[in-house]
Amino acid sequence: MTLSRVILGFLAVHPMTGYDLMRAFATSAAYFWHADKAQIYRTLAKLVAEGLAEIEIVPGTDAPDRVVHHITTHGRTALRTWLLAPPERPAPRDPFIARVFFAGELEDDEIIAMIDARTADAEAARDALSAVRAVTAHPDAGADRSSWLRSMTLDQGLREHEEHLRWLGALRSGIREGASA
Amino acid sequence: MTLSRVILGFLAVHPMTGYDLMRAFATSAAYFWHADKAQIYRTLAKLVAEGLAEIEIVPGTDAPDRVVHHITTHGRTALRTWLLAPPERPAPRDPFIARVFFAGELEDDEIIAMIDARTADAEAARDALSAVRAVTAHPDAGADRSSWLRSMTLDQGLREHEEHLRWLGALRSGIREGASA
DNA sequence: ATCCGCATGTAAGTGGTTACATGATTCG
DNA sequence: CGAATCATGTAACCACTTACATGCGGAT
Repeated sequence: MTLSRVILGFLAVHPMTGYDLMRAFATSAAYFWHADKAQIYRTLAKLVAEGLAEIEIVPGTDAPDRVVHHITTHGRTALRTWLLAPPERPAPRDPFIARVFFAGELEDDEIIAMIDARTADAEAARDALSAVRAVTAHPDAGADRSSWLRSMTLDQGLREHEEHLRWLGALRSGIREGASA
Repeated sequence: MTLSRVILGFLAVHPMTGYDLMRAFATSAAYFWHADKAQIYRTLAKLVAEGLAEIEIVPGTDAPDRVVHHITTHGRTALRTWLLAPPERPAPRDPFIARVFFAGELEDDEIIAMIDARTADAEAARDALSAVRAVTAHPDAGADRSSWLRSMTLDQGLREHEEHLRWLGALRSGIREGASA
């Protein structure tokens, strides 16, 4: 459901091919939604079948044909309905936290290694977001609301990573102190 | 994969029935992993088929029979292997953030309503965790590491909710200020 | 009597991942 | 000449959700 609406959201801005959407998910949407290309093509076909999008074949002169998808009026209505629907929080599912929960039997250095790997991971993710943040404009809510909202979603990802890193730090010191005590 | 290992983690502490696991997921595991009962029964059957768990039928005297699952030696090895495996971060998928990303066309009060609903949701989740935190002991890392680790995972959930609420506050004021400007 | 908790599962459907498959163009 | 990018998709599989199905015992 959400995937189809996110795709409609992108199509509402620009008509796009499956490939264009792949790039959109790999860049602008990467920090709040992930989608595989098999899923994207499957979902585009479904949107067309439901009348929420229409295709236009743009013949490639010296490249393969592009199947450009346009949002329909029905599609815009469906998008708005989804935006106003009651929010659902996704069920938490984080394998790392699950590991920590059951890590009691591991040696200290095994747990530390686990924490360090996760820390490197979270730092990389945070740095990737910071880099995007650095190159994009930082508008205020009054001027261009759409881009302000998009920049706020980026902020959310950054804050989440920073908080997670702080927690990982506390976890690591706890193990170190427990070991020395 | 993770679900089967989390189940093994629980079975490593106590032998359990599918129903016991349902309750474990609804309480102690609720803030880091969600599992439906259909999934639990299916996964238990798979663990038995793989030789990682064994069943013992405890006839119910005045209640239905209990199918108690015990972890095997193989099961303990598999659990340890999973604990030491390289961590994978779950792909981000949060419908609410996706909605904010595309919310530019909504009216101010529609966005505010959306934020307020999410805030109520996050506050409820935070309060539920605080309540658990209040009743459980708060051991230090040196004394009982297993329970300290479990309390740290709870902390992580709490911190995440608090940070999210701070961000929702910033988002709300941004909209309000933009509207008045 | 009816609902809640205990206790077990199956069936059908949706959403997501991985691997397979093809072919042109552009850059080093 | 080989690798990367553009561009399209299919097939099979795994994970998760929702609805269906049954039956006992205790409380209101």
